[in-house]
Amino acid sequence: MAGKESNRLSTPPGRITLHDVAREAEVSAATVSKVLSGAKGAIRISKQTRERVMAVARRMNYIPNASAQALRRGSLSAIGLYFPFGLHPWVSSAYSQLTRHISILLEEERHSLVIMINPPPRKKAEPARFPSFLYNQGVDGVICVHQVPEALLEELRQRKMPYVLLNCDTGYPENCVDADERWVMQQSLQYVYDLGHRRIIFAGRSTSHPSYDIKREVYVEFMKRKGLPALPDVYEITDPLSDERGDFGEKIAERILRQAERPTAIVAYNDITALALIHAFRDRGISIPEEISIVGCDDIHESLVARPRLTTFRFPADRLAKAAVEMVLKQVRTHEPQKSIAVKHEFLARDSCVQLAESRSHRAKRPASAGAFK
Amino acid sequence: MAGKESNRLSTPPGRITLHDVAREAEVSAATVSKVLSGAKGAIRISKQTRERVMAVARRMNYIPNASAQALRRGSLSAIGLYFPFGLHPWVSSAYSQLTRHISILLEEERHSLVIMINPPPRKKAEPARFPSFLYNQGVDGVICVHQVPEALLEELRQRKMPYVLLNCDTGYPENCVDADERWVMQQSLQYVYDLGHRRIIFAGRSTSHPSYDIKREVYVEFMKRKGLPALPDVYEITDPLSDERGDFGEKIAERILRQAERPTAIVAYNDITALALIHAFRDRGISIPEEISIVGCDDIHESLVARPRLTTFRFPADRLAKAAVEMVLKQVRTHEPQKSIAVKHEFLARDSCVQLAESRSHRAKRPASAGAFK
DNA sequence: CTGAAAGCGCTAACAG
DNA sequence: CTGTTAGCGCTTTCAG
Repeated sequence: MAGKESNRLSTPPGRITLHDVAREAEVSAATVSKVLSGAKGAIRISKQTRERVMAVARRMNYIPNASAQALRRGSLSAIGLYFPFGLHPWVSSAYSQLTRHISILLEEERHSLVIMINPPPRKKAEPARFPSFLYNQGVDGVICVHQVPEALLEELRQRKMPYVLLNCDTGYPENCVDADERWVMQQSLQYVYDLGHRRIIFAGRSTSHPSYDIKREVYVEFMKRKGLPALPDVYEITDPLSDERGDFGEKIAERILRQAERPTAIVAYNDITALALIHAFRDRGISIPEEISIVGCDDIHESLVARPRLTTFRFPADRLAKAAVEMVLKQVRTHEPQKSIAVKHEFLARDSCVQLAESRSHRAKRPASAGAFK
Repeated sequence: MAGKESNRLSTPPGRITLHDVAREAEVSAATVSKVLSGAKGAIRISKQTRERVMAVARRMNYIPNASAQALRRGSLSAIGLYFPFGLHPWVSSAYSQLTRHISILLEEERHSLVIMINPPPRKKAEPARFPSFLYNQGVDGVICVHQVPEALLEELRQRKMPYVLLNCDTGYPENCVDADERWVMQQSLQYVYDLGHRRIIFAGRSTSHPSYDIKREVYVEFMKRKGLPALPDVYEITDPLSDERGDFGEKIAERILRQAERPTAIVAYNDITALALIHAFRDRGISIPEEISIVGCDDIHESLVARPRLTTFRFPADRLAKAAVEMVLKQVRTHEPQKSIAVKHEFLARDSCVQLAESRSHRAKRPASAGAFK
């Protein structure tokens, strides 16, 4: 109705362009361009005109048009960050840290960050829909987080789109940046082993993420190497429904307690599992860490708030982000695949593990008669 | 070295353009354009050529160049999502949900989502740096989350950039989408009141977010209205260091226990506070909910895993996202400010609150002699 | 040191 | 129904 809009969709009418600045500063558009975005050393513009142009541009509140620049330069200076659709809420903390770091690093490289969360399938059996960037060339490269459908990877490769797989644990030798899951699991096991624990169990929900299988594998290897039993019946619990009821901690705890001999140490798949187990054991009158030591992984915020404060490993979001950003930008520049990188967690010794003292292990063999209660 | 690169920065050499498709399909570029992106009803292209063009485009793996489209159309079809720099980790869960919903909704509107996390100040006293979108016109509108610097708001307005303030609780009558903090606080208080509780306390870290003050205010009003004491000394604890030590729960718990008369119900500022308090009380031998009922807010994942399961309110990320996306797109279309909207949380009755029974309130007045211990 | 000119890839009048 | 034409705003030779 009350519109003096032109046929252009929604461009604000009085947008200032390069030419407006040029006219005002009484130079040509080319000069303005050189002043404003010419390579630092290579521009041959007199100090005098440069300063005049800059002053005028600032005064007129000039903002270059990103699309025009991108069209001309052949590069958008934008990187996509791809997330699969159905991420578990408890990984979101790690991934928002990752996103924050990536965003800040890209900003420093004068790139923007386009978030692409895979849309949910509209109907069952519909071929997976991918984010539309694939269909309109809107980014220079993509960082794919957590898990990436084979079909998408196929597309990326076919389109020669630079990409990095971040925390996907695929094991591919190229273009991957991962936390070193083998290392962190190995460290966790060695830590409780050195504390004197021998009945050690690996506990967690099985997830569809490869890190779960990697950790399980390291656990089995470790126990075999030390000549200890691997307690194979306990370490895998899969029940999506219990997520909604919030009782998967109880489920795992019960399966652990059903063992003939109770373990003295638990290496949990992640902090959420560890915390849920601490709650569940406490409800059952089992004190942590006195009776069972627990190690978590990733250091979510609650791990510091819970009691006992959870011994765990810090998720190296900062270094993962740095490596991923460098890798994708390198690829954008060179169009050559990059060698995969693994980044180590950082150990945080807190209160959920104790030395397995001689006295305690003896006491455990005595009949339960020391206490005041039945 | 081994480069047959042109002077363009990083454009993949053999990119397929509209003209390639046109040549191959033996039509003009305009026709291809109309077929591929013409408004559904308004295109006058014979079914025959349309199908031929589409087939060729698919076969050649044609992807339109987003920058060229944007330049021509005058709109990038991108929305920015702005986050301030120093967000507390525990809000990140709520905000990653928000981001996920916003991303999916925008995808449906064929818009992309550019994330802009304010970079940290490089030096003290440096004038705030804002994300570069402001300086290159890279988005059609911005959704600002949590908190927005006055100077940025100024810029946005001056540049006539459509914007929405999401969960900033500024109280502005226009362009805001917020959770209804007054409502959720009122509901929490009324809930424990109806359960018979009279000694009710509001506990939380004070934060720089306005929602804290809003909640405190509602608390004071509520207590005054009911003729109850507002326990003013307890509800505000500020100590950034205790975040790092993870002991702010203990701090608040101790201040609560220092009261002459212990409260029977706590309305916590958020779930993290509530959970930290539950842990701290338990360490001090106070059972929850039997001795103290607690209500949280926002329903983070751990609230369901902790014991007792926390009674709380679900953060309405989905509806907030929907409202914000609609509001910003409406503004992009009309360039007219929109009326602010408040969205309600959803109550989740779980196990952390109990009816204050007559018997219990009597027992509390008797000398502590019923138990078996000192 | 500065300006004229060409054109990135696409879309939307307009003419046929 | 289809093609021709004219730019969107910017950068980059290339001449002067």
